[in-house]
Amino acid sequence: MSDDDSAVARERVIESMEQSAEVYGLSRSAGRIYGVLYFASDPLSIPELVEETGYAKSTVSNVTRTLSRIGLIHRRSSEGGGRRVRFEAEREVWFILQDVFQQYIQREVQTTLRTIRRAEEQVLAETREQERVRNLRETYEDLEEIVQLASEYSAAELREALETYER
Amino acid sequence: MSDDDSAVARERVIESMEQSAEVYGLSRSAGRIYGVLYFASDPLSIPELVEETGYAKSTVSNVTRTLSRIGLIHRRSSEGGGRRVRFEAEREVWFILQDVFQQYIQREVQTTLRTIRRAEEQVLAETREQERVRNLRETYEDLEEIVQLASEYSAAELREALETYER
DNA sequence: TGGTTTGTTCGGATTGAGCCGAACAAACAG
DNA sequence: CTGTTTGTTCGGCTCAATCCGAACAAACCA
Repeated sequence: MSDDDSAVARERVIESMEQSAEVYGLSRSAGRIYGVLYFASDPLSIPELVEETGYAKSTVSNVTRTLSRIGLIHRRSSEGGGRRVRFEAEREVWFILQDVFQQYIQREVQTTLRTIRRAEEQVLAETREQERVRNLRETYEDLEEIVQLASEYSAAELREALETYER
Repeated sequence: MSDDDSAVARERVIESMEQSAEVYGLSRSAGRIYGVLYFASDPLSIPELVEETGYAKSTVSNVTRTLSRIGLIHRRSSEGGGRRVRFEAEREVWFILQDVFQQYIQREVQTTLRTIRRAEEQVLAETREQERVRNLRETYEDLEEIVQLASEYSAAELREALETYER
């Protein structure tokens, strides 16, 4: 429970975020930068992030841009309208996961579904191919609906919906 | 609705699978090989897949191994116990997605949760850090439960569970 | 048996992602 | 105005993934 232990523990969590970042298709640096911001008491500027993470200024600049774009961190135009930019982590992790769901999964499912539907019209009727495409479509229609609904619920709601469901 | 249209439509769907493969962390070749097998009338051997996909024999060999390992395709030891191996696609797409869920997401969530819990014990009590870690843990506990339950349901069940839920 | 087909394994070429440092632009301080 | 701090952009380096071809091993065929 010392200060040191605390720092080590924090470091472990940040490493874990580096790991998770890869799963979400982000770089390890993105995971670390998010992690540092997640635990920071105040929003940090780019030089401060350079100091904390050891990454080059250019890397921090690029990564913060991507993270801002996808909503994992927020740009805080500093007080006084100065040039200095500060970044703050979005700490509602569920929001982030919802975003990933919407921007990533949902988009992927929808474009796939469009392709499948178009293909289903063009494929020869009464063939095995038609049946295969139809099966694909049906699963993806379920999937689209699931992803749509899941992205609207909070984590607690989603959990309850699944826990209380009686088959 | 000509034979040609049908072939084009099929090609489009396969291209879409190439795309999806990347999202699941697989190579484009894996997506194409799965796609070809998905539409094939019978299980295909490696030389046949080479013919259909244009990939080198070695590539097909390696990719089929990975796809078999993660359950997207199945090795059919050919009739007569000969050397010739044939592959068949797992066409229950939902099974595949469940597998991804279990092997990928669930595993990721669980290891992260372990790290977070350990960190929560080591972090200094009554600090901002502790609160942050606790929030993280609570979200991930919901997430673990959600993923666990979701992986047990069929697509239709999952859809119904969400559709019928009243907040 | 010798030749052919099938499948795996290896080294190497190519490509893209991630990160860095340097150059630049913009704001600020004195 | 001059020097400093901050942030972005650019080219280049490194490394890992992907894929290929060649060599090899194993089964089959005539």
